[in-house]
Amino acid sequence: MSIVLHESASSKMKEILIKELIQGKEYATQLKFMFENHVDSNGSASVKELVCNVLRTFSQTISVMTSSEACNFDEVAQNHNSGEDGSLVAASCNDDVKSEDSSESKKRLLPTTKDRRGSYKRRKTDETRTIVSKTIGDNHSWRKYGQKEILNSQFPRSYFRCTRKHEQGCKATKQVQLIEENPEMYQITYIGYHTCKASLQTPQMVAFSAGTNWDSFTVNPHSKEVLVNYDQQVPPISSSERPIVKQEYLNNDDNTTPQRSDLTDNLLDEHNLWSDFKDLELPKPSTLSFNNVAPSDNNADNVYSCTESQNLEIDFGSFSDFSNDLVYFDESQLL
DNA sequence: GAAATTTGACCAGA
DNA sequence: TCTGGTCAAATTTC
Repeated sequence: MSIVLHESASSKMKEILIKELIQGKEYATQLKFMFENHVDSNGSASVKELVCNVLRTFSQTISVMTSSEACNFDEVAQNHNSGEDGSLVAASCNDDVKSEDSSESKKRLLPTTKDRRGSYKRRKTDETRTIVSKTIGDNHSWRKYGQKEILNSQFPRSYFRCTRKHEQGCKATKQVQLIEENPEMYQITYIGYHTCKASLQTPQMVAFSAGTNWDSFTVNPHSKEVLVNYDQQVPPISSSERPIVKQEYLNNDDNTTPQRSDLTDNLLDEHNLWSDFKDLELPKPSTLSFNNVAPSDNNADNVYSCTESQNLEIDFGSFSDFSNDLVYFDESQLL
């Protein structure tokens, strides 16, 4: 894995990163001391706080380093300067996927009269992550429930919910919209996490890390946006396919073959698993890793990172070895 | 006929 | 007041 800072990265930026790492080390040292001496947290930072600080420090530093393309170092530097606690970017230490309001279930109890239509609460606190992809397919089955013209946007936005929303109460939704600047790409925003049973299956994890060709994969730690660029093996979506999804992608429940036989789509599904990766509720931390299989010939753009890196790293453990190009994904821990 | 999609209506939040 | 997210009746597809 190559992690290369942009050439224009200022020495100030490096200094900030170093400070951040040093701070993380200090937090870890405090933790070690507390564990070794069985120190209670009264009067000082709690264990949880320290753990959060450590995780935040490392994940933010890693995020910045791995997003050399998407990240504006000057902006980061400014954020750092203006940050109250001196951290790179204010990161949530809440273990929250804040519980979604119960408006949906409430609505179900209400009489289904016309006046109740549109009665809902906006999702303000749900975890969201945005990817940019050439396809909208992923490993979940979605049902479209709406489409809207968006102000100042050339393309409408489509709304999807998990098909298991009603049978299993799954709250996952996603929004899909073509990008104006690049109408071959979809911006897909996932909101909430799959709680349905099928989402716990991870049959294609290995393929994700071992066989896919990636051109670049960057993450902007501020916008939580992941940019996925596929290599030339994936043909662009024809314009006739663009206007919104008209079929529901069936999940490969019961280990059956995915309904879509198109190899391209299958490849893309592997890519998009990434976005749903962290939907999985893992029983224990796992070693997360990625394989840069694309020939990294001339540049340092082959950078892999995570959606919401600060959370993902918490969920999946840490990278075992950043010095190697190959890092292995221990799938067994997920099953 | 069942399931999926479309589309206008409705409402909460900014 | 406007915009965006959701609902649900109508329509389309299988």
